[in-house]
Amino acid sequence: MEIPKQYSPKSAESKWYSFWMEKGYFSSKPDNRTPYSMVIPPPNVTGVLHMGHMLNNTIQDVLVRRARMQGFNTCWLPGTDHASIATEAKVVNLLKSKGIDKSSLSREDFLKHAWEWKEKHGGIILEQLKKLGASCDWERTKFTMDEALSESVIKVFVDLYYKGLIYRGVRMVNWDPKALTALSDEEVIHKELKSKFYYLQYKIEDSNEYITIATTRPETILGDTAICVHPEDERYSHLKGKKALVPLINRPIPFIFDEYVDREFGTGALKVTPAHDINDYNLGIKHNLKTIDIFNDNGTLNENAEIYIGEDRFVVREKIVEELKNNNHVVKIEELTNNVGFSERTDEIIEPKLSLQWFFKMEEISKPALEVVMNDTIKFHPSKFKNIYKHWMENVRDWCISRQLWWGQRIPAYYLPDGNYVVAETPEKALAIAKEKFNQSYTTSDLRQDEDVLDTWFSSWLWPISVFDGIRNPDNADIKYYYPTNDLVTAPEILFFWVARMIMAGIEFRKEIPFKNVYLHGIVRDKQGRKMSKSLGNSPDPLNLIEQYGADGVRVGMLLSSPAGNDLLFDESLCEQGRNFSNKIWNAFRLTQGWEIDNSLPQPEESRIAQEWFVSNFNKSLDIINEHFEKFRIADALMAVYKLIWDDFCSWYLEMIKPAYQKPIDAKTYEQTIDIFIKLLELLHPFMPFLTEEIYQSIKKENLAPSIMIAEVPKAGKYSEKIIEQFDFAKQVIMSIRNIRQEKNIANKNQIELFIRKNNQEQPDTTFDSIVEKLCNISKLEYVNEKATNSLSFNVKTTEFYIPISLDAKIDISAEIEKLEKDLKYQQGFLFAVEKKLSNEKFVNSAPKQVVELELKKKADSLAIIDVIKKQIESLKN
RNA sequence: GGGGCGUUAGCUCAGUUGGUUUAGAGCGCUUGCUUGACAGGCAAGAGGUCACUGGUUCGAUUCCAGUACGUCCCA
Repeated sequence: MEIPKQYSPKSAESKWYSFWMEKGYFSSKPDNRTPYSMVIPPPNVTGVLHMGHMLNNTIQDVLVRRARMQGFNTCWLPGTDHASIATEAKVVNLLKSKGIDKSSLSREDFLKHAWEWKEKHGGIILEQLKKLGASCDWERTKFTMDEALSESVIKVFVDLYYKGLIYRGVRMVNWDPKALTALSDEEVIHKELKSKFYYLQYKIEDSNEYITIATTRPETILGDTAICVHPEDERYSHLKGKKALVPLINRPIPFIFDEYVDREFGTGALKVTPAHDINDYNLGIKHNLKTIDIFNDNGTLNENAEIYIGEDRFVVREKIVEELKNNNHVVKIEELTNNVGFSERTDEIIEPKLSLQWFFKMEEISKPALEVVMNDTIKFHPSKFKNIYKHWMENVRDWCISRQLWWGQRIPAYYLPDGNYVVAETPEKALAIAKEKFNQSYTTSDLRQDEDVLDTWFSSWLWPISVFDGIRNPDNADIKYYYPTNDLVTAPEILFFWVARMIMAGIEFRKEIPFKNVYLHGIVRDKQGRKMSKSLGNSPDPLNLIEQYGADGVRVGMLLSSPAGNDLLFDESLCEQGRNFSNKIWNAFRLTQGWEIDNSLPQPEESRIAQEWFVSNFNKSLDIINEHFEKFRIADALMAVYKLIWDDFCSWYLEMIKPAYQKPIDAKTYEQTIDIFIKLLELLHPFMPFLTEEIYQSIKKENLAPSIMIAEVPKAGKYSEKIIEQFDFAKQVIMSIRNIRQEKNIANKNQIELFIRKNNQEQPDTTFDSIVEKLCNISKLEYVNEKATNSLSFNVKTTEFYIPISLDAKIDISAEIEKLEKDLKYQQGFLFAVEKKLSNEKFVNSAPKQVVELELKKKADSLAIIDVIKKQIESLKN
């Protein structure tokens, strides 16, 4: 017997992953089977595997492997997205370290570097996923900037433009002065900051009066174009028609009156800087104010500011406060906690900035996307996210899709010398349109393409379609077969800017939803509930975890405590639990492999019953597990399998059928046990692919599939509820005996006798007697009519059990009585509650018949048990 | 400030459309075990007025309202 005591995952994992790859089990081609398809949420091409990916991809792999074993033609399509901001930042930094400045490069040269970087470092994450066991169809790996996908993006842009859904407009955008690009609202992270609230006084023109305003951004006073007060605020009503002078530069600005102002906040007077605050911008439009933009793109001040030209906004803040102080403009400075927006990518403080951007109208396109979720055409798991989705979709704002970057799909808008522009898929088409529409004499050199690229999400939103080339070739075999996909597994964080938009794209471009189920899992946090992050250093390295606990162990660890939609507080001990589970199964395998099989032996009674019970129990569990899967309760499904294997199979079944030490096992029991084992492995395979394959391949049996991953998942069969109930009774008997052995210090190797007394004219049910005898090491089991003397006793329901002890030992009668009285008290309390219900006429009259009957049965059972206990106490007292 | 979600055992969570023996699991904890597959193990055990207050109902952990606390999103 050379099977080691401990399962070592390392060699098994690489061996079986390459085996699966060689056999091509992961790849899929359209055929006449029903498809099961799923697209990976494309990780960032710059990314490395983190715990969030582990969770996300483990869940997907479980779903895919199960679907494959159910006989579907499964395609799990992997890939990465180009992540314009993150990747461009990475390449810029890399070049900087080599002494090359981005601004010194042409667009083409820069992109050459970027592609070089991508080819070299991009997609590491996909290699890492293989370590996890991910059964992706790697031959179909896609990247959002592949030619086909880029062309799709451009095609869609042009299409939407001509449908009137894309427009160019001046808007207040979230400007990242470091990355020099606009960000979407979703890329801005708001953090609470301790700031200062400056009370500044402005002189009223042609008067000695002053008005005090409060601001957190004193440097922006240089862009002020009005002061706003509440129309009913009597403190300021006399200022109507007057002007205030901006401190230091003495620019006169009007007073405006608007209910927008909160009279209680600050001084009730608000400086209005339309170019640098979204609310002020709206006020500016309403009151027809001038807009003075005082910032350059990099956050320094420009000529419009009149002073501090060329200096950084935060340096200016310090300086201007000093100067204002010196000129007696500062009344006071308070502490204030406010929310400040930061760039998700660069952590730079966002500057609200007016700029010319491309926008995508959301109002119409979002309506059907809301509807299909609300009416469950697309199901969210858990469904609570429907509310959040609804709220967002009903308040959706236009999507700013341009980014001031080079890495990405360049906007297909071509400007003409006269300021007009045309939108077209290629410069040639653009020229043709320009000629026809504006001037026949235009040539290619008159066209200047927009410098900006499209938001990465404008690629990702097409992902379930574009990976099958369904935009360019809407009738190709792949898209027709695989679309719509079945399930999408992702995090609620990107519900809006990815999931919602994919739904919109699906309906807009395929007239069909992109997926049927959306499984939303939580964020992986550390034990203290903090988000895992590089800066905190609280994230374990997933590959390291796999090294330590095995991929199967880590997968189980991730899944065990991650019910859908809840954040998971990750703890390495979960992986340890997963590893221990691997080992448990491994040792069960070891046990079966150690047996010598004797073909001449008949099957013992206890093995026959054990097998009968287990098959019923298995089928019942299978029903439960299937239901968990249907409802996407993956953690519950795993736990049910875990208990079925560990508790029911290892702790009960194997103990029941195990031959005595160095005794052979009969062939029938052996065969049945191996069959059960194989079914359990098949059931477990989606969760623990490597271990199950390793054992499956080691089992010597004819007609097994060449790999467990293409075996058929067990189908639920009929089961007998009766034998399960009979076992539950026997289980209570066995556990009670074990308890008594432990309490009374009776070693397991010492045989005992067991006398059983039935009450209430019940007939003995001897089905599990042989098993009780075996598991409790009983020398004699006998049904009796009288209570046995000098015995330890316990009850299961109304049946009394007696274990005689040797004459010289003494029974502690008072302890026995005490134990019985405790039981009695519980039963009486229970009975009281039942009787209370039954004595309520309204209950008896209005509750459903079965409920009342159940209560009556409860009462009868309880009375019978109480009767037995009372008699026992009496006889002990005598 | 507006909205979403949540509060069940020491911890993390189930509780299937209000009745299933006065609530379940995993981990942790306590006690005892060289029990010839497994100490990464075996066995037994303790542990909860289901956040609080009202309401609906014959009956509420489950439905409704309010309060408190936590958490997330938006402004």
